[in-house]
Amino acid sequence: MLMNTPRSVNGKHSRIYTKCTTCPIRKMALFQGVPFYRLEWTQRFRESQQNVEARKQIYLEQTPPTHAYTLFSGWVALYKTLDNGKRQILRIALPGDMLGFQVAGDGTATHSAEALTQVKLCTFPRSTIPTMLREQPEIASRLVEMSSRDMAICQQHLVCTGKKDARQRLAYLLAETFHRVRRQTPADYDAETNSIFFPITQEDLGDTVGLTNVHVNRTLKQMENEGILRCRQRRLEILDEDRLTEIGQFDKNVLEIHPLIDI
Amino acid sequence: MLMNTPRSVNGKHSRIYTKCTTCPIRKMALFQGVPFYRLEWTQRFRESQQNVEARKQIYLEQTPPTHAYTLFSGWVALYKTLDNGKRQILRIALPGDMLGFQVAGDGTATHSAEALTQVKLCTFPRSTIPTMLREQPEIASRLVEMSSRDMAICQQHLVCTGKKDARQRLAYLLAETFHRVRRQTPADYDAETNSIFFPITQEDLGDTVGLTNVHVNRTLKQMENEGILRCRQRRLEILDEDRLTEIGQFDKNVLEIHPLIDI
DNA sequence: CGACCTTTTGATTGGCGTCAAAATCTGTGG
DNA sequence: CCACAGATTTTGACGCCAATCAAAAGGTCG
Repeated sequence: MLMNTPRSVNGKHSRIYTKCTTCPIRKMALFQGVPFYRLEWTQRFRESQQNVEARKQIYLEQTPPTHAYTLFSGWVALYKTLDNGKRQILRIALPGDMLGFQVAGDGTATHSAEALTQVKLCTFPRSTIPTMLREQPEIASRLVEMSSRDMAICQQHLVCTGKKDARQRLAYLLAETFHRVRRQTPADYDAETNSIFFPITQEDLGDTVGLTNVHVNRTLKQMENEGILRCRQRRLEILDEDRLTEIGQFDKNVLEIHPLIDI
Repeated sequence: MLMNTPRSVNGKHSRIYTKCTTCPIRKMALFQGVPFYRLEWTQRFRESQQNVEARKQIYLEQTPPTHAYTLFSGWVALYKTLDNGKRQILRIALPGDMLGFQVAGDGTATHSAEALTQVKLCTFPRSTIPTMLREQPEIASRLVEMSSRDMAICQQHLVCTGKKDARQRLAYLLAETFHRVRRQTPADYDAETNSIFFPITQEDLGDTVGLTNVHVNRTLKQMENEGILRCRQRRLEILDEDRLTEIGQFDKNVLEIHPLIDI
């Protein structure tokens, strides 16, 4: 179920972030951006809570996932690996997000999931999903709503990698992530310095927006020199949010969930 | 509702494909790849059927769509426009696909839709969606299933633009589109020559995979010279399907719908 | 302290974009 | 039915953004 396999791309990822995040239980109570009812329903079917260490795999593409998850605390990267060993991160899951729902036609996972930090997951068997949907129609609607939001994120990233240059892509990703963290895990946001907990390497950033770690570094440095942001030591500080939003053409509205039904 | 606005990027699109496709009514009866029940349920709420000429807009991003659609015949491009005037095609909708379900938090469309050919749409008011979901729980499940498939397509394209070179991206897109057409509109597939009706310009291909039309042309030419495919005059002929599949790392399994529930 | 990541910087290369123009195709109007 | 206008495809020359290769510097954990 829970893999201890290190990331298959290369063997450089064994670090554990021990002093990572605050107490996940307390953080649960702090979810302000994410309406609590969206998390609540998953718990009635949940099997157990599970801890995963940083840089461990939660599930792997090509294998049938037996469980689905709600992320309670920590960051998770959902990614696909290519033949040439490169990987593309599809989505960075934050607390409150769901994972493990999506499978291919043959029931295997379409992507892998790796814990970027120490992580707490709410686990429930995939076999209970049909029951949940049958017994609680609202659950289906919420599932549709949330997957619609995830779809919107995916599409925005497609636009980024397809049509934007390095600077714009990173600006977008940082603005988006900043916004999501501020909403979903306010404990990780410091209003004083307008900064967030940001436990992601520049290589991971590159794997998200389709750049190499080298070019990510150069581009970040440039924006730092321009006084737009500061990104070091697991913290992202936004000094000029308007500028960042403009460069990345970030629109927080597309991340909002529209009540009732989308596709 | 139905815009006659030409595509806003440039004014070069006014062509109408009069001799396009076969009779849409007959094609409906030929849907073999798309289980008929997936189309059937939409009809009980449908308002009317609607024809749209090639290169006309069906709905525009930033405006609230009043209707959702099922595509009966023809091809539709769903795309987003950037500030600099470039556009990214998010998805090429084929007969049997749904459009107009996805909206942002404020109820406006997150993307625009343009008819690539003459198109027939099944129209129904978005206001009926909640009713449909309430009265028929299976509809919600199917909606989830189909949007999951669309999500998978979007993710594959993200991987393409993020991590693959021009040759691989195009190989993937062509393999995917070929597969979808053969399944969903068998009337447009000619087993004799292993070719499909392919009413999309090289510029549109570029807007889909994140390349310029010039580079699309060069790359296609190269693959033609290698005897992998032939792409001209609104027809795509695959001469070496194995090779194309391998280059693009195309996996038809991810396009399959998994019954019950995905994300 | 020492091993291993991660970040940072430099030099070089190459894939793809840009600009431009010719060739070909397609639908329309005379 | 032909001719023209506009769109699309094709080809060439050139430039640049980002990849690649390489290595040093800085962080972090055992």
